[in-house]
Amino acid sequence: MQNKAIADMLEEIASMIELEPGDRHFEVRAYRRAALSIETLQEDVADILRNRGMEGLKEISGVGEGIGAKIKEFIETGKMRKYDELKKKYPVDFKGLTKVQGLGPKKIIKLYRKLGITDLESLKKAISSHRIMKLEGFGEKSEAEMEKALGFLESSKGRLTLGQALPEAESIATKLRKSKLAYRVEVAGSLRRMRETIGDIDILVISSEPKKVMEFAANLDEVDSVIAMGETKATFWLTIGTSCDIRVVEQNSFGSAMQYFTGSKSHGVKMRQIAIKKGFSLSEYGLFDKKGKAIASESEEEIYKRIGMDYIEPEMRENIGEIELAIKHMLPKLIRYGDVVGDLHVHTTHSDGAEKIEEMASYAEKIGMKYIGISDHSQSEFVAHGMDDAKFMEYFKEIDRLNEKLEGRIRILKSGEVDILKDGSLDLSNKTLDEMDYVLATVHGNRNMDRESMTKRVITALSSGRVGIWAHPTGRLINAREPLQLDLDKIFEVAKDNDVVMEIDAYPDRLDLNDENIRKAKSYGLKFAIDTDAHRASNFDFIRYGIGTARRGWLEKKDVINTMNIERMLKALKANA
DNA sequence: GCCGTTTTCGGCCCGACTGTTTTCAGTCG
Repeated sequence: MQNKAIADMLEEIASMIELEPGDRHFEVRAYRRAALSIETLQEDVADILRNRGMEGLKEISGVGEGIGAKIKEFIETGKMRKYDELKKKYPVDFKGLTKVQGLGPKKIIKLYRKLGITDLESLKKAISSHRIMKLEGFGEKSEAEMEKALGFLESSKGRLTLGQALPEAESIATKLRKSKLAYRVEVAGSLRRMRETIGDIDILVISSEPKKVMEFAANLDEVDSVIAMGETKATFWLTIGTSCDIRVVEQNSFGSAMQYFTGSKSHGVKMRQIAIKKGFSLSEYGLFDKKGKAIASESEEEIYKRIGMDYIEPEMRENIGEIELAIKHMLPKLIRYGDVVGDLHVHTTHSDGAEKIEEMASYAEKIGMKYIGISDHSQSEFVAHGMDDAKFMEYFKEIDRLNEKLEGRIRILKSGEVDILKDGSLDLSNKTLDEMDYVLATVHGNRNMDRESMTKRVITALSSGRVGIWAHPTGRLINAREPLQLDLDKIFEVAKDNDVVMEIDAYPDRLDLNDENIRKAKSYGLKFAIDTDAHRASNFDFIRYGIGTARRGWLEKKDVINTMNIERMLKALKANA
């Protein structure tokens, strides 16, 4: 997929045009807009070009005749002349340097012309020899800020996962609430949209004492240093290695502020454009008419309504078609956070889990689960103490005994996380598989097969008639391991024919299937199970990350089998039921 | 350069914060 590369090039072209003589900032904005569209596009641009040609490209918002031709040129020849020409003139690594907080194209080019700085490496040298503070337009403070920003860049290993950032944000929000300085404190931004990784933490505060709120926040344990601090807006660097924006607004603009600070950027831009067309203007302070009179500002619901559409849930706000559906009153009714009543992927001390079956079951019961499927590893996963057929039989007996003891307060189901071997066969005997209430199957070993062989391997397994759920389908680990090479379209078709349920593994490093693949799978008519893959009782809390991801995938309650009671759920899991 | 229930020409989202060129440009979200 070349989308990211193309988006990066368009973004760099924008930066370079900004440096050209004359006021071309609308042209710059056009390139930026196109870059943003392509970066967040769900479909491969090359596929669009192949299937629908130039017309297809022009359907991408922000892409017209000119940018479309440049994208086509790049896909067909691997080159973009406009980019190369500009790059000759401005031989600077904008992509790297703009990552330094406070550096934009104008400053970057000044640093290049005066000091020959072309990349992060040469910037670092200039800073350490104190050449920047002597430049006109820069000063001691700018140089110090740049040094700090460079340090942040090196210490942050890219984006944090949702599972790392959300608890941190909640901890800060809780402390702010307890401070009694605020009427209301809410987490906004990409965390509220439940994106799988986040670039920073956004917290919105309603208070009549903004100054005190900022001072209080600056002294929290989580805060490493202050990047910027004004009356209503501050940015802190946190010890976990990301920044945190805190904004203080008044009660009467809470809704518009939440709408604004939740994003996504591209969703917000589209909303503002629609507002303008209707003769309004929308900002974080409210929706206003031409005379500047406030139409709506206290609640998000009111703002969406007054602009002429249904309320859009935060997880859907990515400008990938949700606004159009909201106008037509055709939004899906998303699954809710309390809708899951069972967990079908749970580990115990029988393989690599930390707690016994009984302990996991009793915790699950406590948090309101009606059933859990115990799914310890099969023999090939010897590092995870996977079990052979004989051991599985023992463990089934234990489950029978426990179910009797629990007297139906919670039902424990028999399953196993069974390896899909290299040839597509399953890692246990049919006799053992038949004893299970359902089979959870997945690829673990031999991950480096090519796309065709890996696809065949999975299809062989899923068409065996024995697989109930395909667990963490792509096998990716966020920030750590690439997904398996798979032709998901082909596999989803086979899965549909065989009634195989797709898993959404809620383990925060996995979130697999991801939002985009969930939408694709749903288009094939597939059903889903949202599971925690819990290895200890506290991991059951991960379920919200899975539900958030499902909501990002536009799933409704009826798409997810473990929202159903046990009889209906097992029926939906036809294999082995 | 893009785009059209005001337009095929003439508009294009907008407010906060910072450092420094002391009145605002550059950057950010």
